[in-house]
Amino acid sequence: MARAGLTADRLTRAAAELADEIGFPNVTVSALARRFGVKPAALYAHVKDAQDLRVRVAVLALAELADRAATALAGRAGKDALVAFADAYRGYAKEHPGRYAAAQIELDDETAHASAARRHAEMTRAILRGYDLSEPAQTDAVRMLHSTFHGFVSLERQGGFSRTPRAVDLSWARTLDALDAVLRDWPPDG
Amino acid sequence: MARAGLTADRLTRAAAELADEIGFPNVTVSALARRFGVKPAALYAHVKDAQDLRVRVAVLALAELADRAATALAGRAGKDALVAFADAYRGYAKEHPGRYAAAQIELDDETAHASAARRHAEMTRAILRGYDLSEPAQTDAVRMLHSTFHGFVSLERQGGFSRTPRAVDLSWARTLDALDAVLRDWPPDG
DNA sequence: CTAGTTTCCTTAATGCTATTATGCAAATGA
DNA sequence: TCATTTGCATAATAGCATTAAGGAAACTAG
Repeated sequence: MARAGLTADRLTRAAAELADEIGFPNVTVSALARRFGVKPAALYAHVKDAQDLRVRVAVLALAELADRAATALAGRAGKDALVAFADAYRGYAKEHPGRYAAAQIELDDETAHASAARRHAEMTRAILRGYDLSEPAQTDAVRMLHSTFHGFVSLERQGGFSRTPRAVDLSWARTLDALDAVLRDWPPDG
Repeated sequence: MARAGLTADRLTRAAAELADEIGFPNVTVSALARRFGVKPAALYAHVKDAQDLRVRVAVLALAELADRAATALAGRAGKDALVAFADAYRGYAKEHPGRYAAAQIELDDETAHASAARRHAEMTRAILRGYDLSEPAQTDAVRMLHSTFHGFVSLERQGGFSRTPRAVDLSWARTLDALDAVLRDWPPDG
């Protein structure tokens, strides 16, 4: 048999593409093997098991998302930075729904530490530099921002907003306006 | 063989308990059958298939969540209502993580219409009556509220906040303060 | 209280998935 | 060119979802 030239990286990238096409939960060892024209057992020489494969896709997605966010953030501050970061986040989730879903799985501390998760936290804090918040308000604001972005994108992706005709893009813009306003006037319990 | 007395309702309730114990994705037809001491095939007389079972758990969870939110909301207005609703939402997710996860699956329009999803939308709008918002701002605000609640609860549940020592309860309180502030002064792009 | 009917669960079978052990063939390198 | 390493296939085990067919329990009628 001619060899398929499998590597962990190629499998991971193909799994990520597959996730965007058929959904992250449907990415199975068998489906990935079919895509390469090999038997499922062949994959086990390159990845430990199905969970290892999922984690690799998650780490890839986190890195890609961090890259995109970093580019969007470059040279911006204040509300510009907030909107650019948020749009990068939402844009990635829309273009790569399977990868985005992968990025949500729980990583053990070791993997998370080695992943781009830290870059995400640093970038979110970088946004807040334009708003002059000190701890612990900064941590609270980071959590709120992350919650709002993730919640909005998740609900949009699973059709949670589709029962109302109002354009989702407009609600997104108003939501970012709201976040900007509340960050400018933090603490918010006036 | 003595009969197990299976019904769709008993299966659904048991599946919900199982979801809270072992996680929603681990609720399988086989695991549920084991819990009742019957063979997996026995369940198919009461539920159509595994997906039907998942949807039933989702509908149950949505109804329970709506009940809890309605109770919390009774007799409150303004920020009191906002906080009570949000705490009910977060409390349910913490007490019933498996049910909460179930409530996030996509329902087809027919099922969603018959479910408590509408009650949720009505209650969120009821909260906003204390803030004097008219359309389309109201829809934008509903979407932002839902996004923030869901995002925060999801991230908290999967450990997304655990790498910072700041107590999550405090960040939650500040986030609700922020939402209250921005609702009082909507539109937020001043 | 017994016979017929319905209901519920079991058995049996198929097909998909994950995973491991074993073997062969291709690539590598001395 | 021969030996070694590496990569994929084959084969086997096991779990899950699902359907078809059979038997026993519960219900119903006379």
